[in-house]
Amino acid sequence: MPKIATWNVNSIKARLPNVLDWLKEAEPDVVLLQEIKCQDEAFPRLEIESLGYRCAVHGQKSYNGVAILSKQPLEEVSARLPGDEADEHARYLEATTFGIRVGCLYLPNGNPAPGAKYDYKLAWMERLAARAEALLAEERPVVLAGDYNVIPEPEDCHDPKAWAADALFLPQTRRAFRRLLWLGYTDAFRALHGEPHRYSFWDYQGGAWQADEGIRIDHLLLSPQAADRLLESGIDREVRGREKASDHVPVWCRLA
DNA sequence: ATGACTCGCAACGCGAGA
Repeated sequence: MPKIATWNVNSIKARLPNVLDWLKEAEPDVVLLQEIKCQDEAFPRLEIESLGYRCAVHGQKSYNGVAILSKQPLEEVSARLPGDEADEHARYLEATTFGIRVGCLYLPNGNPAPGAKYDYKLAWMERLAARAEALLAEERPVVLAGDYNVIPEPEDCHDPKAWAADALFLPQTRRAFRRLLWLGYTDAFRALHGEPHRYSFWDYQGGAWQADEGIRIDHLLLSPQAADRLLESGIDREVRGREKASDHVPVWCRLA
């Protein structure tokens, strides 16, 4: 019954004590990390391996960077999202573990919109949809999880009007996210939790955490073969209140 | 309200994040 989590840590170096504490408490079997913000050789492999995890790392200096941790071997490890050979951002990493194909993704923010950054976001989402569709054809359990930088619905934020013109909430962004759902993927958190205003990110600024003014932008999307096995899901909200917290918290699911 | 974030980098402020 593997527990699979995703967490944008906003620098693995700055977050290492928090990450190690949470790994010990939450005991996830598979962890997808985003924004590690370091090159492969700087990843704190030894500290994480000492807790029983294997690591696959696709790093980049200063920005982006993704990694997959697993208590079982990581096979068929593959970095980069197909569809644009010129894209140098380290935002995508896939591996097979626990018999599940997992994709760890850090979807571009896209602000300001409109503009080149928003165009990049939408193009990236097109590439992700193509990859997601190709994975469905394999008819095996797939978990595509990470920081999607998409607020799927108005109830996934505190004040929809404040987000109306933002790249995370524009109609085109939400349409591109819904396309993944229409392909046949299931939002693991939303499938089991109907309640509004459950967030995975709170800005560092303006007392957003204290006021609970957050957004839900970190998601685990499950292929039908994975969704059939969905037992529980959750958001480890309390992690946000800790010393030197990331602005994102872990989101997780457990599969039978 | 003389306030109001946190990273990495190589600054000795800036860009990026969301």
